[in-house]
Amino acid sequence: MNFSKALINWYHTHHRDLPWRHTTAAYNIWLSEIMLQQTQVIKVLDYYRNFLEKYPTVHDLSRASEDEVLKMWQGLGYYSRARNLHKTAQTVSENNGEFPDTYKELKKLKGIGDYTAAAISSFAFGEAQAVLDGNVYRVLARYLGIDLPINSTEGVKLFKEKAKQLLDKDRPADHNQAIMEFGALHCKPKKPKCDSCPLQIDCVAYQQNKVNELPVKLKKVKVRKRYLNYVILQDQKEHFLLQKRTEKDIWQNMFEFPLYESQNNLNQATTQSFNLTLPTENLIRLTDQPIKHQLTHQSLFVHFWKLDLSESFKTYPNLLEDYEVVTKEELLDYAVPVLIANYIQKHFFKG
DNA sequence: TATCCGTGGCG
DNA sequence: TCGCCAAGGAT
Repeated sequence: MNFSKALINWYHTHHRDLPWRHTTAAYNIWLSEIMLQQTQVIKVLDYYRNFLEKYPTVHDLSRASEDEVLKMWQGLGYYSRARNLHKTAQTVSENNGEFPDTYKELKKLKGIGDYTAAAISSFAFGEAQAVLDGNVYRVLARYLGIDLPINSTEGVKLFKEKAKQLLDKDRPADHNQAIMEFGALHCKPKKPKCDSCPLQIDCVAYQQNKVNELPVKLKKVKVRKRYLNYVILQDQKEHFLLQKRTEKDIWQNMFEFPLYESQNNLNQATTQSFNLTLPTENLIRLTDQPIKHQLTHQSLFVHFWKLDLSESFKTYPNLLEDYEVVTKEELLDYAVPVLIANYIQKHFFKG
């Protein structure tokens, strides 16, 4: 039995029942694929349901504000996906709500690259395009015994060729679903189920006892350390300040408390050192040890501070230009990084 | 093209 | 504790 037939047979018996597998609507497929990028299936389920409930059509999504979409996306990570999702919804909405129906045209949309264009074009429109994601790299590397790094230029080129060659052009959607599901559930990164593998006889890695050495991936992630100080400012009317991160940096367009970034861990500080033109006394550090928050390329060490003012923020008009003034309850309406959402819960709502 | 962009689970 | 990985894309 050939590669694709074996995978599709396996898929018929073992596949998970996932909501986006019950539709061929391009909007639903697109939404699920954007969410699934670099994210585990289990994490996506709730977000997918919530988005479809709130935005049943691409027009609904296009009419939402970016702030609201980011709030809906909060916790899912890689927030550029949400910004691009919103942008593309507007593009498609202007095109009578119709997604392009070819790989080539789909790729022109924001947030849709090689993988997602292949996924949508095959799942929604039946185009014979082979997907190439982390699962496919792993399955092909093992099955074909390819030890070229999957994240090298040469490797990508070779894997693209192999994926295209092995694609069942009569059943591209089934083939693509099958090979990805097989990688996710059977040919897993760790402890793959080689003993019960339908591809065992032809699998080069298995026959040469190299399963645990493939795929090869070059690793060169250098992690930068950053030290963040968030100041929770409260005025006499129990209002708080938030600011929007507009720079091209982590968490772009999301909200946070007034931030002072330092070169190392701060044990004490003044409002002046935080560039706040406010009374300098009563600045209290809330966190004993810095909270460590790990990103792919950054290690964040975060302290939270607090300063209670005896006046209203209106006493300091210059503040009002740079910040949003919100109540405790309104803090929950803003899209914030998980780190801050967690601290808001802990500090304001659970003690 | 190498680097950057989140978060959480797992061994 | 820590590195790896998860349905990648933009720049």
